[in-house]
Amino acid sequence: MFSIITNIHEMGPLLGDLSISDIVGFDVETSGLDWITCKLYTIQLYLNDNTYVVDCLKFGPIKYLMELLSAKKLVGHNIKYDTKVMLAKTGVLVPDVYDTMLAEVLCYQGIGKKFYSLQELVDKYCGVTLDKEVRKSFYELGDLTELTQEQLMYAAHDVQYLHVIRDQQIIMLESQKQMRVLDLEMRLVPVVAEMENTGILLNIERWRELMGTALQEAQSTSELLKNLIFDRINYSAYATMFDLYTALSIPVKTKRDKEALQKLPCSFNYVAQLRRDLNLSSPKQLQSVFKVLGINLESTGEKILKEYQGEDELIKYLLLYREYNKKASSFGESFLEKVHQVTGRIHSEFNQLMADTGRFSSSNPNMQQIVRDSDYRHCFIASPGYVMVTCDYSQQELRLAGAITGEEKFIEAYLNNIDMHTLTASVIYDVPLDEVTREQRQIAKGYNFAVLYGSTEYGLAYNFQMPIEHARDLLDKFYKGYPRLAEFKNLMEDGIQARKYSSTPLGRKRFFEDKKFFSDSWKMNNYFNSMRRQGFNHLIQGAGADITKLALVKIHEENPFGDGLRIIMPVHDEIVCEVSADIAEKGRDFIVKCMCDVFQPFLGRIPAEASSSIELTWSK
DNA sequence: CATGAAAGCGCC
DNA sequence: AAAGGGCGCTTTCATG
Repeated sequence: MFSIITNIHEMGPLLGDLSISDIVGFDVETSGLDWITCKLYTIQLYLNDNTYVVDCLKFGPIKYLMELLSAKKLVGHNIKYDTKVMLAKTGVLVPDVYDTMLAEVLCYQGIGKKFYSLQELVDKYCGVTLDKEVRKSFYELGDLTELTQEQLMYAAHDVQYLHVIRDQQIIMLESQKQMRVLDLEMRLVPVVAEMENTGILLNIERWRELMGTALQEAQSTSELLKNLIFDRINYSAYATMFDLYTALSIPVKTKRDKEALQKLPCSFNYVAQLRRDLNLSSPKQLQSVFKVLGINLESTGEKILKEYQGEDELIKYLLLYREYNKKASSFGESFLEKVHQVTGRIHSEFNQLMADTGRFSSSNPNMQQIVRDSDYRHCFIASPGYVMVTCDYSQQELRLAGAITGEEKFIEAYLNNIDMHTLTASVIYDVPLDEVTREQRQIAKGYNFAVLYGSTEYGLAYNFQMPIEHARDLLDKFYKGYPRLAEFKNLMEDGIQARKYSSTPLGRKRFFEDKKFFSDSWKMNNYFNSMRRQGFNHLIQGAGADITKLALVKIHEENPFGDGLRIIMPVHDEIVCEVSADIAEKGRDFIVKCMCDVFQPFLGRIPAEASSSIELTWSK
């Protein structure tokens, strides 16, 4: 049965169905994708085999309806969006949802797509082809004041298949032993919805200042660089200016320009135009510049440039230019455009399952890659009356590595407050703890991470600029010094290679393509080695993601402070919240306790630890 | 002119 | 042959 609801008196049948149904298919149609400014057209519900379309242009008590629905499990496709719309329009955050889009990603994490459309899933699970043409009419015709019968009928289609899709997905996820992960991800949806809706406040004036400085520094460094370059070119080595343009890989766009340049003899006198045309952001041109100056670079990446730093002072300024230019472009005007016109806040997107490891990704803007420079981070400020509470796990992944592998030396170190990087240094350099030098500790820190990432001796030699024999020797000592870790890592990787998936302690899976045929043996080796690296890394990184997500859910669900505590964002092993200033310490203690409480069960004897700060701004 | 890949680099 | 895991953003460059 299909019915349209335009006023409260038409709700009778719906109320009847609600009294006997716990699970409701749910979808909304709006005028656009911005959940804050969009107009809500319809709410579609599917329950007890009946479809209801609420015409929100006519129906008044939407908040009342949402309160009724808050007692149910709402099933939707990308339901984070619908959740945000309802939160923004009614203030009601539906607490219990199931998202068919996210669940599908979980089923095929690593080998599947990042997004599945509803059409795809309806086709796959129900064998039905959905027509999506009418949907466009909702947001392509501008501001609608009345909905046509066709539009209302269309809106009804989407919600009818959600139950079936969910049932099938649950069968799959049960067989994969991912039910705890499914539960976690679904409980996380309202948390993320609320977080995105909350957004974060930016100190725009200060940001503008930093922007200006970066722009200026980029400009002056660019001039300096060009001086250095064009003072040193041997102009007599080229017949015409065109030859020099070619040598520098500077594109000459038009035929006219080309002919003009070919007529000009090569000379410093004509350098003005050349200066303007040289693009320091072009790797291709830069590489040619160095070649002309007598330095052959494999690439112009930072790693290579640092290798050649001693050979030319140009490189020092180029690296500086890159730094300033990065700040000016990525953290300049474009960032300010992300400030929402209506709320005045930045509402980044946080995607729960974009990363194959289960980590969050962030975009529009990416809050997880803001420069770790206090000047910039201090631009993100707490709302009036609030303080910013920044909490991060101390060595989340290293602790997990110790606990998961059961490496006794890790455990002892954490129990006795011994710095892990110093310990590793003492292990690989075979010196007592109190004789470890700063350099040794620095290298050891790299080794600790390198092992989690599955680095080879080649990679280590390359990254630390040391002979391969040395790198191999240190790696040998690492594994000899941490025998349990070495043994367990190998064992886990064998299992991953055999099963073609890896699993975190919570049960989160990352699947790998099951290739059986290879054209040659190095391709086969590459495939297996890569799978072992990614798989072991998933085990650790994914476990870290599980824990941060568990903490977010716990903070949200057990929050005793109401609007006095708002989650702002996760940054992998860090959680940033706004807390009402009068309960700052209590709020901080609560957050830290939640974080440690969810971490400890995964750590055995290793203690969970999180550090925190209370400031008016984001800090680190 | 549009689109997508690659380079480079920011973060954990 | 490549040479440490996971991302997103900006710019350049090649292709259609």
